[in-house]
This record gives sequence, structure tokens and C-alpha cells, in this order.
Amino acid sequence: MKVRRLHTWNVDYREARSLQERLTPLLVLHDRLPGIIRTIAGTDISYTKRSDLLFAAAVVLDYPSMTVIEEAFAVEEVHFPYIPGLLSFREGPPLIAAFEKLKRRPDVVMLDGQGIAHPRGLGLASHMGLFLDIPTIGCAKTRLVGLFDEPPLEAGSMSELHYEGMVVGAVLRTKKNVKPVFVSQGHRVGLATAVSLVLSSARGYRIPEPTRQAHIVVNRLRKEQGIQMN
DNA sequence: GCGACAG
DNA sequence: ATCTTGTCGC
Repeated sequence: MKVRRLHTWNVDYREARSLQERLTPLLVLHDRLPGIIRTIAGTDISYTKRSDLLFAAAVVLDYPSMTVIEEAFAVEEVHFPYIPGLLSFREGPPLIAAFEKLKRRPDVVMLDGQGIAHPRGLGLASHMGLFLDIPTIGCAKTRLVGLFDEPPLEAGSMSELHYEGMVVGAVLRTKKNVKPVFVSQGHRVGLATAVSLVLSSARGYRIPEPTRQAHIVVNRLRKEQGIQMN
């Protein structure tokens, strides 16, 4: 699929932060997606410390059956370190490359990271949403910023994630007695819809299918490519 | 200066 | 994320 290039990835830490502040105003934080969702994509990254490579996978699943109908992958050398708050500058390039190899354009994309629950309001999901020009939602496994009350232990329960006086996401329990996930708007999706999509795409596991399947695929493809595991 | 800190 | 063994709980 075609991906828009908003800017170059060849920037330093200072420029990266400046870029985020310039892009945040472009985000659409309310629902602006197809009336009927037919497909949802998930992504994941695998990293090889010894060879300094990033292995990215983008998978498209049928909604709501959650059947994987397409896979795409890309391998790129690392050109930016991991710095909390600047994750998209490290994982963005390989993710974009993987999406460019997809034939189908998914209705919505779920990213393994934060949306607007970010120091400058532009986490990985939001940033990718602008490049892909597709509705995106952020579903992270742990917190980056924000305060919240522990949600009830029942599956489906949630609590608000507050940051600088705003509700920037939801702490959602996708499975009973298991750590919650952090859901936030990426781009063109409201928080209520983002939460709804995460819950409706979960299948008994803490991690919703788009991300979970992408994780499985990226590890399988990496092994097939003969890239060192452990 | 100290602690926090997506993947 | 990676590295890395055993272990606790449903």
C-alpha cells in the first residue's frame, strides 16, 4: 500500500522532539473511520542485538473473525537508539517499509505502543497514523506517562489514564486477574471506539489478536530468514 | 541531583 | 526489545 512521507527519519534527538511537537496538531482525535470495519492490522518488531537489525511485521486480520489474511515484513538496520518518548524514530522506518509491502489497505491499525498517551502527544500509534493516513489505535503493554487507578480485576473493566489535566487513554483489563493494557487514541479514532476495538479483537489472551498475531508472525519470519534467535 | 522511562 | 532458569498460580 501507498504510504505518505511527512518528513525524513534522518534526524537527531532534538529534531525528533521538535518534529513531534509540530505533528501533534495534525492529529484527529475523534472517530473518522469506515462505518463498517472489515479489516484491522497489527504490527510488531523483533530486534537482534548482535547484528543491530530491526525485523518488522504488519499483518492484516479479517474483522471480527480475527483470521489473518495477509502478512508483510521488512528488515532494516537500526539507525536510532531506544529512547523513551522517541520510539517511533527507531521502529517507524521498518514498520513503514512493512506496510508498503502490504497489498491491502486495512480499515484500522493497532500499534504496539502509545497513541497520544505520550510526553508530547505523539506516540508510535499516532505518528504512524499520520504517515499511513489510516485510523490507528495505541495498545501498549506498560505505561509511558499518566496517572491512573488500578481497574477492577474483571475482564472488560477499565479506568482513565490522566496526564497534564487531560484523559489521554484508558487502562483496560482484557483478561481477568491479568495486568491491564494501555489504550489511547492514535489518529482518527476516539477513545471509546479504540477501547471497543481492543476488547472486540481480544480472544482470551491479554494481548489483542492484531498485536499477538503480528508477534507470532514476526518471530516465525525472522526464524525463516535465518536471523539468529538465541 | 534523583527517579521515571512505550519497545 | 534482548538475555536467561526456574518457579508460582490458575
